Amino acid sequence: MARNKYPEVTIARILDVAEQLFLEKGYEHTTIQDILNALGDLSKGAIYHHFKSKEEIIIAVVDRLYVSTEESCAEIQADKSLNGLQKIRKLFYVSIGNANHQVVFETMPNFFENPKFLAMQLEQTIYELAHKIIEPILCEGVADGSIHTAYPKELAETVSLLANIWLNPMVFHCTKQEVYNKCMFLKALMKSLGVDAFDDELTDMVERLRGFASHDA
Amino acid sequence: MARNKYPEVTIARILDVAEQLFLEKGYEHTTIQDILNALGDLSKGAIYHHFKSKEEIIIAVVDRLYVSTEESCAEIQADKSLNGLQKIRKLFYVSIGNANHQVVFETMPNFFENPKFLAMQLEQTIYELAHKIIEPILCEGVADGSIHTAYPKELAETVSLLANIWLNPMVFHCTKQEVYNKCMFLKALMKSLGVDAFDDELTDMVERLRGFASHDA
DNA sequence: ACAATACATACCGCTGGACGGTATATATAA
DNA sequence: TTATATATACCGTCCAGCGGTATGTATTGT
Repeated sequence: MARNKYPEVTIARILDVAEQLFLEKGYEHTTIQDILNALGDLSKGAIYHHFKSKEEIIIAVVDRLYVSTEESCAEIQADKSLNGLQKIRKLFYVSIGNANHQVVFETMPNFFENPKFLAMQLEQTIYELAHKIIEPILCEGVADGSIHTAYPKELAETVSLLANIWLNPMVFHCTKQEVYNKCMFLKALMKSLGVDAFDDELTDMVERLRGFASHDA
Repeated sequence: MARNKYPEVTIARILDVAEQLFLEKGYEHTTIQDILNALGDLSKGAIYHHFKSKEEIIIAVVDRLYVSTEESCAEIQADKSLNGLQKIRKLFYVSIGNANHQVVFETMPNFFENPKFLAMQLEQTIYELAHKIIEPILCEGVADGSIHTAYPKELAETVSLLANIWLNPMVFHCTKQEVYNKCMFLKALMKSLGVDAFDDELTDMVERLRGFASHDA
């Protein structure tokens, strides 16, 4: 094989394979050769034609992983029929829903053995999610009266950190019961900080994930 | 030079040099050769006699970094003259105090370029600090009536995460004003979650770090 | 036609780590 | 005390494998 008419396909294949290997073995313990072997029919030159470095590959992988999330976030943010609080609710709804039928999360034994991924996730959480998505929504909620806080920035960072890292089973493994407890704690925390995000619908969903149906205290 | 009578000295030298280099250039970008050069008079074999791998060096470095912290934590935990809430206060006092005359923190440009360190810090925060130190203290506080929460475990993890990672200038660079805002937010958060940790003394200290003196709302 | 692209191949400097050897310290016994 | 045995603290060297590069070649678009 020499030249391909559709290089995007090749790029996508490289990213697919790299993603799987990075998640399986960790970024540090995955070699370029591993990627080549898994691809089967490509050469080193091919990879280094499309990516300047190994680091650039993981950046592309992570970017791709977050594209769908960012899109749905942007969609919610732009929805003019919702006030600030309702947007936060919807974000939680999507987020908690996703978290539990995560496909990847079975393949990865421990995120702490993949420090690069963890660091990038943490960075994204604060500088992309918190500052660019959550904080504006919180400010909107303060303006429209649906949310009450004197610290929108700090609250945005805290909520993002808790929801995206602490509650993330890929980072901190936990049982259904533990996830449930975390959610209930988060519900109380949010409410006491002026964001009544967990309405009945969202609470019901959390209960259902736990395996129960009703919503008692 | 052949055999040294006091190998602890050699080990300490290796860890000193490694710590500085890891913090300066990051774990991944520090080579064994860098460590050897900085030491000047040791060989690769010497290092691999004391440590099985490069990874084992950083583990030892981090362990050593946390020894003093753990000791002071254990001391506070064992102090029978304090109730649960008072112990939490004291921990905050020490923690926030330390955070600001951190020597290392100037040398390190960005913790995100040192993913290994970051991951280890995060792991320590949850599994050592939160579970082994904070949670027992919170439970103690609940028992003696000085703290009110239905979720000691989740609260412990959250507080530890916020204080040790989010508030840590080595992880998230911020101005004095931003640190101040974070502290004030944390004060409100803790209080609304049943832990009135920031008394006047602690609040004063935070104000002082900001460069102010009085304690107004 | 020919320039640009998409690869393949061969190679490089360096890395973490393995290994065999040696000098010194320490415990034991004579 | 001294002799012996063994454990420890290092040194010097070597190597497979790593990320990355330079260059060659086939295919495509214009």
